[in-house]
Amino acid sequence: MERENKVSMAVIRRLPKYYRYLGELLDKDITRISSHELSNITGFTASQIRQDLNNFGGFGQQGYGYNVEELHKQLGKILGLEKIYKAVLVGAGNLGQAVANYKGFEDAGFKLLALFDKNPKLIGLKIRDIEILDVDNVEEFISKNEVEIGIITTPKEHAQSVADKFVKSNIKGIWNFAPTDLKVPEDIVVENVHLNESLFILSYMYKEKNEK
Amino acid sequence: MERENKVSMAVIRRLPKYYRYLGELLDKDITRISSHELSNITGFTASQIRQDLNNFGGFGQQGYGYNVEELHKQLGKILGLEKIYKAVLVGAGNLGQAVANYKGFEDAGFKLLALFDKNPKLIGLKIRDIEILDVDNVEEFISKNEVEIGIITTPKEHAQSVADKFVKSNIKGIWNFAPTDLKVPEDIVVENVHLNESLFILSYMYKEKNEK
DNA sequence: TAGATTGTTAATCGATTAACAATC
DNA sequence: TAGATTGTTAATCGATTAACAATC
Repeated sequence: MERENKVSMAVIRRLPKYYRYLGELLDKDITRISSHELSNITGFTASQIRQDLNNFGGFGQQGYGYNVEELHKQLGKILGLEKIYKAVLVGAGNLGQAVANYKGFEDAGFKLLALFDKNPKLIGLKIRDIEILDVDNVEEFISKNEVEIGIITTPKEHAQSVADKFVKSNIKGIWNFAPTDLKVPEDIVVENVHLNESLFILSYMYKEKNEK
Repeated sequence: MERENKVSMAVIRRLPKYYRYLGELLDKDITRISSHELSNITGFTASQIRQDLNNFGGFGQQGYGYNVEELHKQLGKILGLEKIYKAVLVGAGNLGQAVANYKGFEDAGFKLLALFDKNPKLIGLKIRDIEILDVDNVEEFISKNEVEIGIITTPKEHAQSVADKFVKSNIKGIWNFAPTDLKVPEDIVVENVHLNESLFILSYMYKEKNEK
């Protein structure tokens, strides 16, 4: 019930970039940074950076700037990176296996418990010690293990039915790689990775720059 | 030199979605559609759809709506999907192989000519009949074959140096999967697929919905 | 203290939505 | 013709940028 005034999605989508650059500064043992310096690094304006950060609190200090370590930590908290999310993946083909091998899961606090597929040739195999199970058992597995996040790397024909299973078994967040817009209840969050759209946009931009 | 007034990126990023839904309508043998019906399907407002399309010309007809086949074709043209782009990929690990297997290349008119890696265990293997070659030869290959698009699926440490090689050998578009912002001359277009940022955003949204 | 830089309000810019005349 | 729906202008909304007082 304690709704705060909502932060716009435009701001949210910049946070991971701030977090990433601050991590890099941290690695270089840089301890403080001004919004102006951050502007040079990230390409966002200093004004925008200050506005963005102030949606979440005053992390800086007048005359000094921002403490890199502190700001990095705070952004990690805001992004929810300290919490461990239990996840499963459905669709253990090429893309699914690549995603399962993805090293970035740890950084975001995601723990992949199992993969699922319907192909008998895949069932029983392991990717990084994570077993591929029969998709018929996915709902049971999710409920039993209190899985919170579902990843969809199936062909688009099966994506919606997988999403439906996720919703039924009480998953609250979906990372969707299938080139379709899932229909889910509004309390479920969906983050799409639409490779086809990304490629179309590259095609457009290429043409725009080179054929005018 | 014939610069038109530039269409905003916000519009461009909606085009692939229009294109996709129109393709689905086409499959269902639906021949005409109004901006209002398209609004129901896509979730964008009818007004926005008409505004978006009118950046590129008047494809509709008063009192009738839009011809699905015609609009689909026009959007394909706008997105540059009819042109064949020659592409290479550097970084033939898990992600690289998954991307090489990606079926969406054909739809966007991309032809993947070769993969490159520095790992001797990978060099010589084939993915979908496409050979993995030694990355030392990538510049020569690009020049010789007049490759236009480069795909980066290396770890982030190597991404910039691969991009530099691409630029040197005259590639004009880069599809970048490495979690870093590439520095390239401004006539080169870069489209990023930043999985880490996507995952962070999912984490944020999940937390926002479930821990308030 | 003087200089630097934030936090925040105000101004501007751009994108979305509404409205409606044109017209099929 | 009457009804429907576009193309387009005008109004609104939201996001970005500028400015500056507060303050470390």
